[in-house]
Amino acid sequence: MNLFSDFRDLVLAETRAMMLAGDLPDGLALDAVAVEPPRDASHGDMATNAAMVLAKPSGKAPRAIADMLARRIASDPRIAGVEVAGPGFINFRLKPHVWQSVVAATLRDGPDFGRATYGAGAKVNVEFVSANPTGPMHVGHVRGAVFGDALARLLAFSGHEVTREYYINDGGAQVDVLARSAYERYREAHGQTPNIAEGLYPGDYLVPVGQAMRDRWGDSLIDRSEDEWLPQVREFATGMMMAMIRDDLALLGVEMDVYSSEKALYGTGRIEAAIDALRARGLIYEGVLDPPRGKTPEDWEPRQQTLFRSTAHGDDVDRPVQKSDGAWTYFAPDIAYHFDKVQRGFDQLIDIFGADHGGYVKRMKAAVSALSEGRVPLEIKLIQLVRLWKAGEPFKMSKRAGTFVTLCDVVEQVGADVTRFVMLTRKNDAPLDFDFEKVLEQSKDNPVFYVQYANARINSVLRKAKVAADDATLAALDLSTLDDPAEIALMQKIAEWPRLVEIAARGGEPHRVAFYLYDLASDFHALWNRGHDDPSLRFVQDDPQVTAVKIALARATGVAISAGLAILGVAPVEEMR
RNA sequence: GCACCCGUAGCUCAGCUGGAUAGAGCGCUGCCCUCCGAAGGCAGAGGCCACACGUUCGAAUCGUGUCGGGUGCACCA
Repeated sequence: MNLFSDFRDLVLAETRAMMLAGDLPDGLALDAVAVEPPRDASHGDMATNAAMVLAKPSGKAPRAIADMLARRIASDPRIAGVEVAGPGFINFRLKPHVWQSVVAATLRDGPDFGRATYGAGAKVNVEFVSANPTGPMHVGHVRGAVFGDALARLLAFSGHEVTREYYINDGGAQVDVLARSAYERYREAHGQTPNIAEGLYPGDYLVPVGQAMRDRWGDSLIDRSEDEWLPQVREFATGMMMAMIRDDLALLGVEMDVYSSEKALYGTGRIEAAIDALRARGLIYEGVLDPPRGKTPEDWEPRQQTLFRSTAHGDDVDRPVQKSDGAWTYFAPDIAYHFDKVQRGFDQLIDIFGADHGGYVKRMKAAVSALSEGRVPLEIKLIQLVRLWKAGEPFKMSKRAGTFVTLCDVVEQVGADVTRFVMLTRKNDAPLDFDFEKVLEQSKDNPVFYVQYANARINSVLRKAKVAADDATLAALDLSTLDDPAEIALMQKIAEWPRLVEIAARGGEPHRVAFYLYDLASDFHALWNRGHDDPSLRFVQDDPQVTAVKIALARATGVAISAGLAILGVAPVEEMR
């Protein structure tokens, strides 16, 4: 249930009734009518802007519309009072039983509390991580992985059919470098001195790869020329890297539905087909690009290349799809890959990139726009950098100094749940500070702790209360004694959850869930502390009947917390230690 | 030089399709533990929402420009 949309329905119904009655002209557009919690709680429980947005199209004064609409709304049995304020806001207050019914509904819905259907089964593809298969995932990948996964959960929870997808960049020169690096480790496994030249990957994560190669091939690749071993070693090593990456993702609780390979596009004609599709639309031509203005590279020389007229779809300059020697650029298979996603029938594509790929956004959107003829929207979320800190000091990553932080290191040090929550406490386009010590701090400065602490208190109360009733039984109780302002405030916050899910999902903004949970925990802690001064507000009472009613509210809060944490992919804790 | 992101309290940041007196945490001041976990809570001080024009009944939110910070800018992926 979503109370705000319920009452918006009421406002719309009464507005239509006014049209029928001739109090308003027919056919007014009602899309802009909103019912929201007012900024200032003293204005009431809900507010609507209906009179103001209808004033102009109807040619009537906002206050006049508001007065009439307010009278109609006031007759609804759920409403305790209505007033018109300011330029034409209609504020209304709800009877306590409305909020109490939220508790019951929450308990009945359980983990599905707040689940929405507005996605209407739309097929959405979320592509994220897509780290090069040349080594273990490092901390820079973590935020994108967590964000993508949380976004996928959020979209699924709001009624979309979500596919999580990873694009493996196994087609470029970097996997040749990987193969050469692994080959040196293979020689090392045979007792030879590895020659890890400049430009090769020095990381010792390749040592086991060399050993596995020895187990696989014995010494049959020793002293062979590179073109004899490169293809098979490349495949072997990327396979092992991908296995490692899957393990890393699993540590974070991230599971992909589909892994797509760049290499698999080559030699199948699919890249050619994608480019041909663009050519058929007149978007491919042979030409020479101008040098970038203001900052011409030293070695600039004009080159004849095959170009994509991405400017026809919003890009700043046209982009090469073939190098001057005729080989594909990286962009070409990426076009083919996105073409493939379009052909698989997705209604919407979402790509999650690191902020350093910002320059790639327009051309990718142009390609999808051209290939789908504008039918399939591609949204690209750029993930800003994570700034690492340790005890208040900036923490610089350096491969040479051995302070290179892998995903595995992070999860080992602070745990997957804390990592996930903290990574989601900022919107994707703002940089994020991650302090290895602060995120483990047990204080309200630390949102993870603060939210988990609320859940732990709820569980503590449930243990102490010894109410043996399940949620369905609690939901059926007469909850009318839950009428203290602190209790109402908590119930109101719970009631906001379904609305928040929709807002967060529409904006692709999982961080809103993290902030909501913090606010919810705050209302719970406030009520808890009110119990110091007013024993009647404690959850555990002498009378088991009274206790059961209080417990219903505590449980409902727990349900909401769990639902929110589930979007973030974080497990609620039963007890703090 | 161009493109994208950002600029809100001393610090770190929220702010939903434009709405009423702009919010939270930290820090600062003062209160609350014989009481379900004080690992908390309550109250106070602290703002020309970078700046300037514009759109309108109404702008932190939309548009244009300026300033400041970050990122990326031909055959690398």
